Amino acid sequence: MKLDCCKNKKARDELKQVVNFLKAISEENRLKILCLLQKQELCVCEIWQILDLPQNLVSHHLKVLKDFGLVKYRKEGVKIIYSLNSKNTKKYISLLSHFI
Amino acid sequence: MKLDCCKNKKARDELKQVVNFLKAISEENRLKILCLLQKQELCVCEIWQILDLPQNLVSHHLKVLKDFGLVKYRKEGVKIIYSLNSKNTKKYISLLSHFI
DNA sequence: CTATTATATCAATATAGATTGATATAATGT
DNA sequence: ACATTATATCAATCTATATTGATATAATAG
Repeated sequence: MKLDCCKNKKARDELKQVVNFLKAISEENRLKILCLLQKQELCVCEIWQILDLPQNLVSHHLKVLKDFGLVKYRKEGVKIIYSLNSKNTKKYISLLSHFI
Repeated sequence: MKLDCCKNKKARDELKQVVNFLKAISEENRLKILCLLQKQELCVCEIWQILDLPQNLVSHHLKVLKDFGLVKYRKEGVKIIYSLNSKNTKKYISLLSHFI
């Protein structure tokens, strides 16, 4: 299925969605986080220790990923365990492949 | 094949490549250009007229895509005809899918 | 209740990247 | 040679976003 990316409204909206998805993942630290979570779920303090980044920075990047539905999380005591929302990442990759 | 994105050097380099690819395509106008070129080759003046953008802006975005090997071009008189380099786009999409 | 650990949020700053305006280059037609 | 058309480049500005530092919240242990 090829999309008429410029003329029809539905395709234009989808293109914008894809752009936002791409903006969310086109950042080195965020892509690393997603890559880590692909293999295992992790709490925030594990992520920032592995990536050697400030805690608040990782927290911020996780928020971006979370707001976009690319990661899920659950509480476990004080810890927040993050995991990949692979259903959504697959959805966006598939949508992307219609455009390029 | 799953990549160890943070520890091994080859995977880290590939992740950076993927990030640069994503930065190149995560811009609305550039993604539109790629989408247009998916269907047909076009000269610059056709692209800026279709997208209703200033000529120099389109030229600039094409340069980004060109530098990254995502589009090819050939001369035809005064006109420069651009087309999609689908070999490379496929390569990067495939590489991306290893990371997320 | 207090201290500690884990996480999130906010404001300030720094940086990257998109857009604009002006100008340069190059091919073609008269 | 001159005018026109198509494209590219450059510097300036504007805008979005990453990063940092300080602080808030929330759970748990003592």
